[in-house]
Amino acid sequence: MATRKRAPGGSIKTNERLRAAGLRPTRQRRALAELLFQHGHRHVTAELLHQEAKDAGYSVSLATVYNALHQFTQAGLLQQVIVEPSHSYFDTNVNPHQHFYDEADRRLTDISADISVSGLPQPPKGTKIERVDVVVRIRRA
Amino acid sequence: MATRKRAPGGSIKTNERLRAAGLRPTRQRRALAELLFQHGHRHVTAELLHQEAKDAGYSVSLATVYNALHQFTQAGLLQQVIVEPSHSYFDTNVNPHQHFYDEADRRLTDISADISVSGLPQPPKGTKIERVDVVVRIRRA
DNA sequence: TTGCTTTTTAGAATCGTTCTAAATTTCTTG
DNA sequence: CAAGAAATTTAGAACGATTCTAAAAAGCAA
Repeated sequence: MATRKRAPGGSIKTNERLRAAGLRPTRQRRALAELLFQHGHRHVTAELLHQEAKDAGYSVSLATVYNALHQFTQAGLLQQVIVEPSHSYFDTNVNPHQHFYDEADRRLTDISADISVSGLPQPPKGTKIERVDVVVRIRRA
Repeated sequence: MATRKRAPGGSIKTNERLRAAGLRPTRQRRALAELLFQHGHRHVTAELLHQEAKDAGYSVSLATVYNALHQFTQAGLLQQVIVEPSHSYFDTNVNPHQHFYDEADRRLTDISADISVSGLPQPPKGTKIERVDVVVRIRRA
């Protein structure tokens, strides 16, 4: 066979995307990237992504899922969203935006509206603002 | 001895405050309340408060510190602030306000300025907004 | 291919937090 | 003040998410 076999679901675009981010396109990174970026914006936990990979027939260890999520985040492909002290969400939408969070069913949703935060004071001397996180906590009415 | 001995540092005000919150003023709750509320607004973790109690000569188990922090929170004496996936902060300032958070030294500071968030959309059908959390992440410039 | 480097992996370890069941304390009521 | 009931505290085990380890596997350049 002359051509290299491509992992199921693997696309050239995914490979390039990984390369562009400075990450070797390994089989498991490709699989995870496909799951993450193929279907619009998503919010995942490590556990969830790991399960999805399994269900899709990819074999990826949980440790690798954690590694990949952090590498993707550092590469700017993902953003971490902090809404619970107990575990982490990763968001494929890396543009500045805000979230609704429902504590009851642990669901995170992007807010599409244009929120503006005004009246921000100067940050403490010697520091600069890195990011402004806005989480709108909601509950069943 | 006719009068009941009061725990060191224990004040009548603390007793009443606990009673008003529907909590029995036990020795350990009194000790923790004194540490928390005696010196202006504070941000503590369970671990930190536990250590402080030890240092102050009170003997309070870590489990009790956790219990008390949650009870105080439910009673409206404290507010939980979520800025890290790894652990929880509790804030003695229960008025609506926002925070600076420095990830490098894990320091949380109240923002005293009057921040306003505008452009909030309707929450998803069947839900209502419970709280809007604003965390301004800062780092050494 | 060969060799060198990066990545993956299973499983152990860690960390903050919660749980458990027994001992202690508090708060009645007599 | 004593006795009993209920709430609280406690040490230590258990837990769940995450990180670490060190050995095996895969990727890549020549």
